[in-house]
Amino acid sequence: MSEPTTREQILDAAEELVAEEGIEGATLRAITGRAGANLAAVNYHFGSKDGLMHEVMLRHIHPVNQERLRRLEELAPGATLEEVLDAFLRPVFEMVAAHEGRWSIIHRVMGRMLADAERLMPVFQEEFAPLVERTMTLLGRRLPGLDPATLFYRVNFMAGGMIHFMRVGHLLGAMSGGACDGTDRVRALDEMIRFTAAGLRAPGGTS
Amino acid sequence: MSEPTTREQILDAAEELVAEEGIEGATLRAITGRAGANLAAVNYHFGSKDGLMHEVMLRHIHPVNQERLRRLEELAPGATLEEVLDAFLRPVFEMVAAHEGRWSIIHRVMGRMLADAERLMPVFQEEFAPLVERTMTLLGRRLPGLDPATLFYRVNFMAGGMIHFMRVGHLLGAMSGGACDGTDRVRALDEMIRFTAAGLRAPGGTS
DNA sequence: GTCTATAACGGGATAGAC
DNA sequence: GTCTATCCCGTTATAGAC
Repeated sequence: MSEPTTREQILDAAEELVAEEGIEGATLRAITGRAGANLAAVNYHFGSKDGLMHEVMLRHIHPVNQERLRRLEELAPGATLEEVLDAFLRPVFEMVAAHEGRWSIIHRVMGRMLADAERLMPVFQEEFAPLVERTMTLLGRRLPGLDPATLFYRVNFMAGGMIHFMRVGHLLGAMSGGACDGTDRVRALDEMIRFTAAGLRAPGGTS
Repeated sequence: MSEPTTREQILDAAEELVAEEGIEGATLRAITGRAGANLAAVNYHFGSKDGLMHEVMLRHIHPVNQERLRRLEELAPGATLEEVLDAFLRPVFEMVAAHEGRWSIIHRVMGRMLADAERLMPVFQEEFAPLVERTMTLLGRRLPGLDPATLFYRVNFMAGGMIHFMRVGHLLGAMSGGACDGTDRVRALDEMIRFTAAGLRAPGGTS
């Protein structure tokens, strides 16, 4: 076991402080203080506070995406459309359910990331592109004759629905006046698979 | 015509600077400088920079939501599900198409707003709740027997898909390797209505 | 109540010496 | 890689003019 590097100590301290105080409360001075590093070290290693938060987020998102890819690869050739969607969606819901504290980090940081589009493409390329491509292929096989562009739109709508639910799902109870329980992740996953599967199966515009 | 108030001048200057430089570039010192107002006036009138950006956003979102409500009210009783979705979605797409610069303001500020949930509920209540309630009613009539909670989930998925598309739609071309043109708003609206209508028509979990 | 003027504080970012 | 010094930013507080 080698000594933890300054970079790693900063990442650990940042994660703890974000969990404890939120992103705003996790100041660079507090993070570097806890990590025993110099204030400027954050800029040296991560470019900016946003860059640091970006890395903190990836440390959590990466294993989830690995699990999603693993489940997609393990699907039987005859798996249904719903089973593909389950493999794509369930690991996210499970992670949220199992690590509520952790998730609050991710959705806070992800909110920041989505807020500026320039930062989005690199993350998409390095972290989501293989997952999306594999999902597109598996879905396309189960939707013969569907225009690939149409499928891409629809996968985007699906992803948007999921991301938005992860962000505001906990407010659904208040928004619906109690008609809907956003914290019931089992129900939500079931609803999302049903809704999305039907949307994906809609006939294409020219077919 | 009365003189523009300091409050209005600050709003106008903020909007211009956000469009020119982005939110980060639009510093309070630059905004108040252009508006001919004092730095502390922002805090006096809007509470904070976030409060100011919030107002800037509402000035653009409000008329769009009014138009959506107007179209929903003007629908014939026999209007189809697709026509309801069109009334709900099209004004957003039209606004984006007509005022690309303006939209960049909205999506920048909205990204910030969605990033922290505490600020979301008041905005939802004052600006979106009537629209969502009216839409829910009109959709529910065309989906007899569907559990209201299920409908609420589905409307949330639809809204998420739309919001996400508005944010990252312009990157769809790059993300899809050219298979999909995210700037073709006409196509996108058509795709979204088709996808969402099919998802909404999916049978409920218990029916 | 509306607004200006000014100062102070903690925050992120950066340049340059080491 | 590390550290210091410095800069501009948002925020807050104060006093006072209109």
